[in-house]
Amino acid sequence: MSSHNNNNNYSSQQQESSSSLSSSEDVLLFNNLNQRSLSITQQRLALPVYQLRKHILHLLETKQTLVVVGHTGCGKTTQIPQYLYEAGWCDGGRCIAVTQPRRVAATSVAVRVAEEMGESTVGGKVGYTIRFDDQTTNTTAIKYMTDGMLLREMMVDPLLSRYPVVMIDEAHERSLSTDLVIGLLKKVMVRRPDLRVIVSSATLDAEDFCNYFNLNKDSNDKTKDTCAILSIEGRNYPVDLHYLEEPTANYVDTTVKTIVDIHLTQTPGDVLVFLTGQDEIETVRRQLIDRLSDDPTNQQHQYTIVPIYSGLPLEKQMKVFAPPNIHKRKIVLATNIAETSITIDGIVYVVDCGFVKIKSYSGRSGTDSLVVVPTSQASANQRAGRAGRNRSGKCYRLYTEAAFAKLDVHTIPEIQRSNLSSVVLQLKALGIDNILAFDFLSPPVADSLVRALELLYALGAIDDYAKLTSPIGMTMAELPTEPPFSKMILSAASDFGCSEECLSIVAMLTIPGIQYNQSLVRKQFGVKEGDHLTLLNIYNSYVDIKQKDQSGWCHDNGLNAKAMTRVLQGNNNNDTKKVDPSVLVRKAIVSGFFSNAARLLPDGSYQTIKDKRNLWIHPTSIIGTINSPEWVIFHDVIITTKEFMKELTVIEPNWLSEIAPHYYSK
DNA sequence: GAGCACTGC
Repeated sequence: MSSHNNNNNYSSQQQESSSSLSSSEDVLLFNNLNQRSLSITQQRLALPVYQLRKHILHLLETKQTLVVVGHTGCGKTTQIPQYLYEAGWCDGGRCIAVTQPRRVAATSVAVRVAEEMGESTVGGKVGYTIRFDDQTTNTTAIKYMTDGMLLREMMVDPLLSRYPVVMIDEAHERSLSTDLVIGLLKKVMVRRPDLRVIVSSATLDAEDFCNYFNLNKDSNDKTKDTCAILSIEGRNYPVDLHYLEEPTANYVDTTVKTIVDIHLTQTPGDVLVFLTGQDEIETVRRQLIDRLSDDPTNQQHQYTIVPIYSGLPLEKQMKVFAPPNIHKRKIVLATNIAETSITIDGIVYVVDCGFVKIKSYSGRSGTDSLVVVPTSQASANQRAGRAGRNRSGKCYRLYTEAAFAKLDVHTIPEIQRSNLSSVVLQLKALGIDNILAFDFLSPPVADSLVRALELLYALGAIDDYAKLTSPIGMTMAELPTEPPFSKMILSAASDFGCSEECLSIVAMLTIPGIQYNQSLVRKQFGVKEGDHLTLLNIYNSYVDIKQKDQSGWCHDNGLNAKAMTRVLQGNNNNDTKKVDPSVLVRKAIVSGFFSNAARLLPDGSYQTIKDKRNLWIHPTSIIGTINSPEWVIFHDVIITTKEFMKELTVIEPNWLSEIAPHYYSK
């Protein structure tokens, strides 16, 4: 059976451990084709994109923007930059920038392309730049980078003068920073007619991108268009779509039934199931084990269930990459991580529950929360496509065909469902004064822009004329943290002399999954001032432990050792001076988070001071188990069964009028 | 007494 001849996949993925979690279609293509025996040149010539090489180069002579539509594995990410290089676009020490939404993709593609170009290492002719890791030199001609990194470069060099060409890869994902880069590039192109922009996107978006970048608005003469679309055939096999006849009232049950059915009636081939979250995955896993072991035929049908979601430790995530086995069906239960971030080989059957959990921002309350919503058509098609990578496959959509037709065509871009204070701050730092008039590809609702401006004003980052302040606003824009965090760090340094402590707290709040045993951690480290100082207590205790003992110490204290290592990496703070941080640190927190102040009500809930929202203490907070303070500052709100405040710190009410008098009048 | 999709500087 041809679909199972790819046992070499695993070994090649092991060799390139970083690429096994990569979304880079092109890198994975080489693994899939099992063409290691072919020379690199032969491999390059065999790629679908090669047929369009001359066409691409010709279009770039006449058009300023090129939208490239290419499915999984057509070779666009690795090949197009090389064609440009070979055609002389990098002559004279110039460099092509290629952006990726994720770090692993940027690094693994760079490694692959360096190899194709005969380089012994990455960082010469081909390099990459991601946060904390810049592998480029002044001879680098092709540079892969995260789009966030390109944004940072634009703050230093707004016209991107060293790049003749910028390629935005995976633009259809519409991440926050991709959208920002796109909006800024459109402005740059007016000032730099020589700049060429290549946008790689999915079919559904291509027209939108093209209309956006096309500067020929007045003439119907198509030859005057400044943007062209180019489609590259994919390497995907056909996928049979199966819909439900009738809608289901409980898609979790239907998911289980469908998987059992596939397992007992369909030919060998692995199954990939899309669910919305960790809990759902666990539920389905348990029910599946019950159902499948009840079945007397299961002796002939060996199976293994592998969950994957980002919260899972990396070693467990790696289990989905075990090579396909004809005698043992792999059933992968996944969140959206399998739709964009990782690609699993050997999938023949996809089960799509039809829902997704996404971030949603309420402009009115200014908080974001996670909600389960129906997927978009684009997302459903992406999921289905995962069944056709190695051979033809089947996709079971757990909704009716009529329901599919009614789904949104696209997922709402992140910029339209996010808190925009960081975005606005960055645009201000790039000299964009009138944010409301900025030509976004998908403009956010004006309300959330105004809300972001208000917060930045309250934090002192912009002045009465909405101009970036100096030095506060300028410095905040340079810090890679959310504006309230940035302000807290700045005040800690300038007013309260506790920057080490505050940096440690920010680092602890930024790394997810630090505590695996909540109650143990609380017992060991909890302090009455609240969660922020508890986190500081954990951090300081961790630093005091000798390095060789840290791992065991973490385990004994309910902490995730790997997560703690990452805290240290991001926090170059070797100073172990011991000041009593109790009041100073809490005041610094207030200077960033004063808008998140709340007061105790008689029923045990809290009310925010400014907009009178009713909130509850989240049960994971140290506050509430120790006492019920009258005044608190919270870091975050999570909306589940109630609206909960997470990460709380006890404050004195007069600190509010002392630190944020412009925001609170007594 | 609840439970966090996914990224990035």
